[in-house]
Amino acid sequence: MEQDKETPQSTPDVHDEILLAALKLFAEQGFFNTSLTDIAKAADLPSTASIYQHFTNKQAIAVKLYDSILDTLNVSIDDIRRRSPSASEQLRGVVDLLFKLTDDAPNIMRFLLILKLDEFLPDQKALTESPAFIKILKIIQSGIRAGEIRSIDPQLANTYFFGIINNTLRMVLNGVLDKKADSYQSQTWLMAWNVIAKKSSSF
Amino acid sequence: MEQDKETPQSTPDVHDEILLAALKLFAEQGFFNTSLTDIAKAADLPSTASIYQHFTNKQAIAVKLYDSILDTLNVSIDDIRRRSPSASEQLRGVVDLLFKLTDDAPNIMRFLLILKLDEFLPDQKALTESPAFIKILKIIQSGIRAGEIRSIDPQLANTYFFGIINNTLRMVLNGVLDKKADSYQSQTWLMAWNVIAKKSSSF
DNA sequence: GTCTATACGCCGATAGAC
DNA sequence: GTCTATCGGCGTATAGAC
Repeated sequence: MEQDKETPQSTPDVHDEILLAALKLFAEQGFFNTSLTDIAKAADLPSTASIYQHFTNKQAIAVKLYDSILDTLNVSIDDIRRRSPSASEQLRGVVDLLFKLTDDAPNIMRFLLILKLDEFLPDQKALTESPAFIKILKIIQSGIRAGEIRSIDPQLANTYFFGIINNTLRMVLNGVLDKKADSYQSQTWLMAWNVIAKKSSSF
Repeated sequence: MEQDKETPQSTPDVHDEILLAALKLFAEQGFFNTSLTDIAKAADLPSTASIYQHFTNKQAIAVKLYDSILDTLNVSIDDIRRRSPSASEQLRGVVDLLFKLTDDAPNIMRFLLILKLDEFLPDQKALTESPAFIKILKIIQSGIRAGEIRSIDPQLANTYFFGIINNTLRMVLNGVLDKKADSYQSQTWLMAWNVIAKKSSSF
């Protein structure tokens, strides 16, 4: 935490190389199938010892990844909420973001949607308790109050809506759906939104 | 395979005790957090050596679990297809089954829905390639041909429908939805069906 | 065929040379 | 502060007594 903050881009930042390599390997093979040796190799380090200059242990790498991803997500969601007035537009913004991430940074989405996080991060708060996810629930609640979304348990609306969205992205990530996420976006958004919208936007 | 088949209930079947203990532990803690020592303890065996009289290694336990579960599922689905004529009734039967399993055998559903199977069963065929899941896709295809289900990519209809169903069950299994699966069933069925049905069954 | 006792490898983690 | 070389432990798997 007290390392030099004044050379942000001069060093290619070994710290970040490790995180990037770990993200890739965790996403592709899982946490337990990835050894520190694998990470060191992928990050072009001579040995595992170098890793310990940046992280206290293997778990700490995963924790840092988890926190960074949730942080970024949280910031993006703040942004979306600021930009758009209605719940439908805000949800639409979130969906936009998730589909973009699936095409542009699939390993981040694999980390979020496919990995069983509590298996290797037992002390971390669950996804559903993170600020980002709480804010999404709040969007849904405000949509219900505003009459945009039907009056059902917000948690259930959330489950239905992201059941469709996330499952679609999962199928893209594992190749069962074989086109880019982008090509399914508009149709999937419509389906998911109509499930929770008060008046079906028809089609 | 050539062990005595004539005493099916006289022995409490150590084989099955091991499978049951392993299912529970895998579902609760994950495959990699479960040691053979854990399984031996949970199955009331004196040590890990006893396990090797029934399974060649730890993976083989998981493979056997996977196969049994998919086999049972496959048989149940054959049954459902035989009983009901229409795609909607058949899908309804499948949903019935999944909700019942979630309440009555949550560890089986955790195994199917929550565990990242390919992380510890890399040589097994994916869920989506199993007979049971292929049959579900066939139900959807026949529903499209019969005009019950809208004309979209069957794989996509499948993704949407079970996105809602499975995510609801996941939320029940992890406690985010705090009632029994049963209490969400009729509403969830309606939501999922309306997403793929040709004419909205209204409400 | 049942269990004790143990071997062995892998991997996370560190000591210590430079 | 960087890397080589190594430790220690856990967990899978087995040898061999009974």
